[in-house]
Formats: sequence, C-alpha cells, structure tokens
Amino acid sequence: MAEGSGIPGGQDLLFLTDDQLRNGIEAMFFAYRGFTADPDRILAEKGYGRAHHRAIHFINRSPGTTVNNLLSILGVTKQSLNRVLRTLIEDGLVENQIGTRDKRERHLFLTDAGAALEQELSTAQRDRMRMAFRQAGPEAVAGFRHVLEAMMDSDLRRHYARLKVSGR
Amino acid sequence: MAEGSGIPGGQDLLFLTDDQLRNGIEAMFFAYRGFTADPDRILAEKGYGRAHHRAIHFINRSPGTTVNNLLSILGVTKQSLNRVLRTLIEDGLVENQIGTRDKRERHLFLTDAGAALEQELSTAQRDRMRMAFRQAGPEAVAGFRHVLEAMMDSDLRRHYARLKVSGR
DNA sequence: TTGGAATGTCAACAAGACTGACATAAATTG
DNA sequence: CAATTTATGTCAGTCTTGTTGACATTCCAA
Repeated sequence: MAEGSGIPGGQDLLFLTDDQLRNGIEAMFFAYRGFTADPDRILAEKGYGRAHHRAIHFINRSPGTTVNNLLSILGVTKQSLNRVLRTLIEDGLVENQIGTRDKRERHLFLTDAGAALEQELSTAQRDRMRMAFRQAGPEAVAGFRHVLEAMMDSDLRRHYARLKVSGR
Repeated sequence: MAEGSGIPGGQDLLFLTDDQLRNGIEAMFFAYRGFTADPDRILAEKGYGRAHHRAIHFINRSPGTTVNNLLSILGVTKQSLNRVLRTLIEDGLVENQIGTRDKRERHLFLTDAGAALEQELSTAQRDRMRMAFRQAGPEAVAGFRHVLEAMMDSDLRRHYARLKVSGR
C-alpha cells in the first residue's frame, strides 16, 4: 500500500489535499516576512522602504534600464515609481541619463553610493537565503524554485526567466 | 567528477553561489506577487485589502482566538489591526465575544458571511497553489516547504508549526 | 504636418503601516 | 484591600506606497 488514499488516479495525490495547500499558503506568508525582515531593518535606518529596495535591486540587475521596463517588472504605476526614483536621484544613489536615440527615455544607473547600498541590502538578504538553502539542501532548493516558478503569473515568469539567464 | 567546482569541502556547494541565491530571491519576489494576485482581485471588488484577508484567514484557522494572539501572528500594531477588525465587525463578517474566564479578552469568530468570504478567498488562493504543486510534483513540494521553513524567523516558525499541527 | 503613443511630472487622495497618549476594565500581586 | 499589570480600544498625527487625473514633452508614423 504505497497509496495514501482510496481515491483512484494511479498516483499518490495526498500532497494536493486542502490541508497541504493551506499549509503551503501559510508557509509562503510566514517565510516572506523573514525574507524581507533583514533588508527592511537596514532600509528603515536610512529612511527608505521596500519600494526603494525593489528599484535599486532591478536597476542593479539591468543597468541602463528604462523607466518603462522597470514599471512592467515592478507592476506599479509610473507615478508611484517616479516618487521613489526622484528621492533616489536626489540622494545621489541613482543616475538618470536621457536616451540618445530616443530622448523621451531615461536610462537608470546606480551611482557608487547606490551600488554600495545595493550591496549591503543584497548581502543581508542572501545571507538568510544561504542559510535556508544550506539547511534544506540542493534537492529541496530545486523543488523550492520549481514550485515558485509555477506560482508566478506568466508575464512575471518571463521577466524572471530573462533575469535568470542574464545572471550567469 | 560529480563535483561542480574545484573548491574543497567534500560536497557540491554550487547551489549556494551568489547567482543561485539571487535567483532564489527573485523567485520569491515574483512568486509572492502571483500568490496574492487572486485574493487581491476579489478583495478589491469588495473594498477590502490584504490586511482584511490576513485577519480573516487566521480567525478562520483559530476560531475564538484573542486580539493579542492575532497581533503576534500578524506582527502589526494593535492600532493597525483594530482598524481592520472594526470594519470587519461593522460589516458583520467577524464577531467579538467577551471572554468568560477572562473578561478582558475578546474572542474572535467569523460569522456565516465572514466564513463565506474566507472560503471564496482561500479557494482562489488554493487553486493557484494546487496548480503549482501539481506541476512541480510531491518531491518539489517537500523541498519548497523545507526551504520556506528555514527562511522564517524563529518566532514565526513557532506560529507556523502550531498551525500545521492543528490543521490535521 | 498633424495626431497618437510613449514618457515623465505635478497634485490630490486612500490604504495601511507606524508612534504616542490615554481610557477602561479585569486580573494579579503585595 | 490597594496598587500594579494586562488586555483591549480609541484618538490624533505621521509616513510609505499605492492609486487617478491632468498635463507637458518628445517621438514616430500616416
């Protein structure tokens, strides 16, 4: 009796019970809090919030990206992103270069100070991720990634996949 | 040559490179958006937000829970939670019973209407989780959960573990 | 060349988090 | 019993981050 239930299907579907699914939902909720906790602390000290972190992260990942590209990754309105970018530019963490080919576009880059903050934030976040990965082991990490990818909306999965390739 | 790098250590630690960790970070970011997208749509229609969803979810999970217990699970201030609870009580989704043993405590329950909304929200969220779980398979799901548990802060892990046991 | 699309800015507003101060009632402790 | 602590609720004010709406500029294509 390898099967866990009497329901037909030829394979064990016990991992799809409502209990298991709700358990996964609660795991996501609690884990995301841990995921953001360390950067949040650093950001709060400097008077920034998660929105600033997100902008800094993705500008670092794609230097010279345009505002529009950032908008589609972050999924917020341009007005909301603009407020965040303005403070980062004023504070000298982000640089804003008017496009040469298309002068409507603004290309975004981190300054040295911006790169330093990015480093500080991502180090903190990676440290936690590293601990979790090490504790869980490589097979678990593969499963973790597989489930998360399947959970994304398809347009975001495209962004994710593009970044994944460009990272190596 | 099963090893992926020349770094000594007796095991393959390639899954702990900065690239892999950053990849995990971005996976969390994009997946969490998918995770909340469906409930967010339903909530917006009814004039509620994620804060209401969280309260409803955990009241449903632990009927009769006190305000204080909810506070420590949600990690917000009582003023913030109170605003949400007040609207839910006014709208007849949550009921507030003064404790019999300790009359200072308020025990929280979902009304029938509250339970109906909870059902609608959790069904939507479970549907997505089910699709992701099914696509990834049982081993991946175990890994997913393992990594997420390792990522939680210890106090939240305690809450998570208690709910996990009580769910079965 | 003119109209539409893309981009960015300003202003106003709302949700939901926060702090601080204070009130009330009940339980606990000395 | 008096004093203190605990649990809860409320008022007021602030901050971040999201939203719409209106509008200016720039580019491109019909």
